[in-house]
Amino acid sequence: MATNSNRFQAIISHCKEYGFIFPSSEIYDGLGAVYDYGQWGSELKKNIKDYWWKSMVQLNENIVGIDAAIFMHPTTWKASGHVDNFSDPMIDNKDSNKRYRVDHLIEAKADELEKAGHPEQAQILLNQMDTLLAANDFDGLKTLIENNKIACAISGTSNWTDVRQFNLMFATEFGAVSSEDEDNIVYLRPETAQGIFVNFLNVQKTGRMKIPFGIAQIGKAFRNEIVARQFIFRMREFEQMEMQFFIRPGTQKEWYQHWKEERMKWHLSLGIPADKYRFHDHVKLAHYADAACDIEYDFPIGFKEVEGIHSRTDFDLKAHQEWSKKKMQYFDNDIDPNTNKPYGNYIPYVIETSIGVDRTVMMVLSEAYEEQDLSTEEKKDSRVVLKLPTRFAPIKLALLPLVKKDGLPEIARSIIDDCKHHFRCFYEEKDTIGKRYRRMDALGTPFCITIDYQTKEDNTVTIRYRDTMEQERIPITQIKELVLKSIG
RNA sequence: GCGGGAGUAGCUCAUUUGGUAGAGCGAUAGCCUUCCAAGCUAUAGGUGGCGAGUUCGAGCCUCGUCUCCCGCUCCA
Repeated sequence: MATNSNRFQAIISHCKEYGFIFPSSEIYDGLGAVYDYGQWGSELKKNIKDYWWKSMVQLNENIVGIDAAIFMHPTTWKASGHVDNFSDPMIDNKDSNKRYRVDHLIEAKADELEKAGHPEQAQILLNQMDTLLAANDFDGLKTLIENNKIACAISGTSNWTDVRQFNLMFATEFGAVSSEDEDNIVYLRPETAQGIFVNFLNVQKTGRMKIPFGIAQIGKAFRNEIVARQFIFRMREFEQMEMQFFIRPGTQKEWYQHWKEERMKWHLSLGIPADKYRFHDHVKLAHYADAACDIEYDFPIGFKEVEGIHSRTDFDLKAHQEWSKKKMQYFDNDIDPNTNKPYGNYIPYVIETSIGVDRTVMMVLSEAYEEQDLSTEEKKDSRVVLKLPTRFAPIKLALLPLVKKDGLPEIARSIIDDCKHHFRCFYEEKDTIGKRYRRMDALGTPFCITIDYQTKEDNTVTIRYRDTMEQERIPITQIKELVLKSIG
């Protein structure tokens, strides 16, 4: 068995080799941290999204789905905090390679000065910093750092790079006319959540939704990551499946716990063993959260976050209420047992579950990928098999006539005609039967049907199972049901 | 972004101290008709990641650049 690092490499190669995932614009040398899903990867990804949508939206009466636009009014991102929190000037120390926020670095120096008994100097420094920050004078900030001999805590040197601004949001111009006017700037959304918050009133009112209820969404988000790597784990363009669950203030602890458990159940329903998962509770919380945790999966590159569960309080709705001047209130008619009166108006609290689609694809692939040594004393043999759950497999059923004549292909085609409205089938008559089985293993096809001469006599075929490689003879009439049952 | 490693056919790799690029597998077409990859024949595929430089001559030496992988950080 390959080492973990090799295993990760092998999975990446396999994805490219078998039409799952390609680097974007590869003929032009690719585009950093952007990937395209190929013919089988897109099927796999779609199956995963469908399963999530079904378990979150279809099976929960009090959760509805929306599909918000990627472009949003620029003020959205001021309200959400993304403009302020994602655009701090940064500077790197060339010796330690540590990156600092410029304001943190200078504030630390000011603290130092104050403790050393020079509060006036500290105040002058901070004032200078504020002036320069307000003017976006990056050269001036660097000069300020150098003049005050601010050193890196790790290397102890003052060997700094230029000050640079990293805004994680992609900006583009809105409307056909190019202009310097900032009003024309829109961002590609850095998260899908805000599309739900700005539609809270629309959905709640038109859907006559009663708290507690959820709004779910699957969609693309974009972050101009400085460090974007590890295959599809951290991409600049990625897809999220998220649900915002609106609740009565004060109940967030129970609901947070509820969704932690529900989401873990979902993960276990994928057939992935519990010891491949763990919760990681956040100690340092984001600006919007009062509790947060990740569900981490044991990837070949180690335990990494797949899904985040956040108790977002009323941060987002309140912020939108302030910026938009629209009341983000809900009137709760339920009776509060303490007062015997309705709970009345309030801004709901929110529990968010947000899972990365691409990370889930990578998780499912990591779990499914297996290299097997099938060697016997007579000959060496091996196979690569993707043990995907049937519901995720891009192809559910392969039809393989043993020979491509004597009417066997026609029988295979007629079986496909019967099944193709229900699930994806694949026809193959080229090469020996063993070779065809192995190709299907590599794509994760759970069932292969072989049509032979006996089929013409008694309408039975050989079904061969991907995981066990076992074969048995079944009537043609049972094929469709067998596959549908496995999809579940 | 910084440090380390890598880049030759779709894949895995060769090419003696610089002398005009080769194999296996795979692919395609045909033959064979075989129930777990390797039976036969033919065909197609590379301006050696890209761009400069040194040289009579560069896959090989030098520089730059791009991409990927590993480590640091953050997140879905």
